[in-house]
Amino acid sequence: MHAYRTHNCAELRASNVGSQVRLSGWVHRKRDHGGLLFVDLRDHYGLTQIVLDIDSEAFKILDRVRAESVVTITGDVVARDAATINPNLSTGEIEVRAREVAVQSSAQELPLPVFGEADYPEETRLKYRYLDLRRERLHSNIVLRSNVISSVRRRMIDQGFTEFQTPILTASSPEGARDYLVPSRVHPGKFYALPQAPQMFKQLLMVAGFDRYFQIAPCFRDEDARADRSPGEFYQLDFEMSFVTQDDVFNAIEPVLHGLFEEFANGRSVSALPFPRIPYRESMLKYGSDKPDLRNPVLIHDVGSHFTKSGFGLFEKIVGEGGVVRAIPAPKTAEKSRKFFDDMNEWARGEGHAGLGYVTRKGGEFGGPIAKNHGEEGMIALYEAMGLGPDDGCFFAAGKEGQAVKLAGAARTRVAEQLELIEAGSFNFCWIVDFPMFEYDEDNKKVDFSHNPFSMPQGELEALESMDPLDILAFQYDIVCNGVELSSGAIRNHKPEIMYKAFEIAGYTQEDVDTNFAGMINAFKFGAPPHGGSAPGIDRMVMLLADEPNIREVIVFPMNQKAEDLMMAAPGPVSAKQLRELNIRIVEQPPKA
RNA sequence: GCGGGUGUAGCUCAGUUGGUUAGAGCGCCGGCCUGUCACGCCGGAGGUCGCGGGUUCAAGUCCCGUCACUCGCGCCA
Repeated sequence: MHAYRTHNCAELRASNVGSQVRLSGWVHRKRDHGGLLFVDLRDHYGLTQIVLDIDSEAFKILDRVRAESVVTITGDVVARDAATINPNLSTGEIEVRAREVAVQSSAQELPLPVFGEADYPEETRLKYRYLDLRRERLHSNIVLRSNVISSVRRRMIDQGFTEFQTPILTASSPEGARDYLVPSRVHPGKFYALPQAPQMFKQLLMVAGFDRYFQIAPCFRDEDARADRSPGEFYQLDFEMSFVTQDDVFNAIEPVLHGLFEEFANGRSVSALPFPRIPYRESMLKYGSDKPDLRNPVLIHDVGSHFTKSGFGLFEKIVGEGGVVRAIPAPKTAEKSRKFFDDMNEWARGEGHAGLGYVTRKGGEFGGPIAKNHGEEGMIALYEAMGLGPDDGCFFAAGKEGQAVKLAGAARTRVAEQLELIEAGSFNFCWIVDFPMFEYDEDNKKVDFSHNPFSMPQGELEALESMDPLDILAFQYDIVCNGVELSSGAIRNHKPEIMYKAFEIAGYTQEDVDTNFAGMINAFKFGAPPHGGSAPGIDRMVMLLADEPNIREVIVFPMNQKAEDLMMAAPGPVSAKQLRELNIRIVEQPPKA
C-alpha cells in the first residue's frame, strides 16, 4: 500500500465499500461524541468522513490533534445508513472506519480558521496566506486562474501565435509608470529596470520576423494600488502581430476572449461577436468614461445647446463661457423622494465637484429650481431631445468639459447603482477606438502624447505635417469589459521618419529618440513589418470571471496596499556586504523599523 | 502626498448620554455524550479596548496627536 494514500479525499463511492484504503489530508473538522469521533478529512480534491470507535488506538491519537493537522488514515470503506448519507458531499454515501492513524504534522492553534466562510482582516489573511489559501473560495479562485491561463495559452496557440520569454532584467521601456530598478554589480552606478511590459521586445520580435507573438507576461510598475490594481507586479496576455490592420487585431483576439469567457461564464452571458467599437470621443460623451460599463443602460446627453438662452442663468453663463452641460437621465424616479436627488448632489460635492443639478418629473410635471427657471417649454424640448418620459428625473453636470465629463460619468454609474439598473450576470465587452494621438498638458503647457508614443497616427506622416496635433487620432484602442479596462493596444509606428516627427510635435529631438529608444529605432531602419497588438490583463480577467471585487482574491501571494509582502516580510533590509558589492550607500536612514 | 472608513479576547463582533468587575459567538483547555456532518450539554482560561497625550470625580466611549489596515483621489496609458 502506498505510504500516504490509495485515493484522494473526493474519490471514494459506494462501489468502494469493503475495500481497505489509505487517505491523507488535513483535519478539517472534528465532531466528538464521546464514544464515537467523526473527522472530516480534507485535501485539494474534497472531503471524506472518517469514523473512529472509542476503543481503537486511532481514536486516542486523533482525539488529541487539532484542526488543520496533517494525518494519514488507514481503514475500511463502509456504507452509510440511508439516514446518515450526506448529499452535500461527493463522498457522502460512504465513510472510512479508521484502523490506523499517523500524524504527519500537528497544527498549533490557528490565527486564521480554515473552516467556514467568515471574513477576516486583510493583514491576517496576507500574513498567513498559506492558511487562507486552504479555504474554499480562495483555493478555487487560484485553480480558476490556472485554468484560465492554460485555456488562454491553448487558444492563442490555436490562433497561430508563438509563445516567447522576454527578459526580466532589462532597460526602462516607454510606458509612463515608475520603474523598479535593480542595481548592477558589474557596472557600478548603473541599473537594470524590470519591464513595465515587454513592449519593445515584442515589437523587436516582429522585426525579427516571428509574425505572431504572445506571452503570459509579468509586468512591473512601481505605482500605488487600487482594488483592481495590484501593487508592483501583474500579468498580461501580451501579444503582437505582423502585417495587420486594427481590424485584424480585433478579429484575432475577440474569439480568444469570447471563447475564454464563455468557457468560464457559468451561466453568465458574453457579448456576441464582434464586440461593439466605440470611438473615444463618443464614449466620453455618452458614458463619461473611456472604460464604459455597458451593463449600465443610462446614457449621457450633451444638452448645452438648450441653455444658450435660458432662464437658468448658471447654465447659460457656463455655456456662454465655453463650458458644457451634460444630462444624466434618472429613469422612473417619480416616486423617489427629494432626498434621493439631494443626496446625489451632496455626493458630487463630496467628490470635489461644484454640484450636481437635477430636475424631477412626476406624471409630466417638472420640479426643482432648474426646471422652474428654465421654463416648462424649454424643459419639454429638452426631454424630447433626450427621449425621456413623464416619470423620468434627470441630473446635470455642468462646467469645463473635462470636469463635467468626469462628474457625468461618475453620476451615471452612481444613478444606475442607486436605481439598481446594472444588468447582472453578463460580460459586456467593447473596444474603445480612435484615441487622440496628442493632448494638451496643462501642467507643462505643451502638447504631449496622450497614450503610447509608439502608436501609428491615423493619416501617418501627412496628418502629422498638416493637421492640428490635437485633432490627430491614433490607431490606439482599449478593450473594456463591464467597466474594467482589460488592456490597451495599438497599431505601432514602424517608420522612423514618422516617429521622429511625432516626437518632434511632443517636443523631443531626433537625438532624444535615438538615445532613449535606440534598440527599437535602430531595428526599424533594417526592415520592419507593419505590426500591432494588445495585452489584456490576466488578473483582471480572472477577477471578472471569479466575480471578485478585489484583485488580491485571484493572486496566489499578493502584496498589500503598501506593496509589502507580509508573509515574506518584503521589502526588507539587506546586509552591508550586499550593499558594498553593489556600490550602494543608503544616505537616509528610514525613520524606524 | 491627500480624503473617507476601520482598529475591543487567538478570530468575528456588541458595548446606550462618559458611570459598578468590558460582553457574546467561534476557537482553545477540562468534563459528559455511539450517528454527527456548523453535533449537543456543563465548566474554565483568555483583554495594554492599536499607541501616546489631554479633558473629567470617572474615558472603550469626548478632544488632540500618532500608527496599522483598507477604500478612493493623485499616480498608473
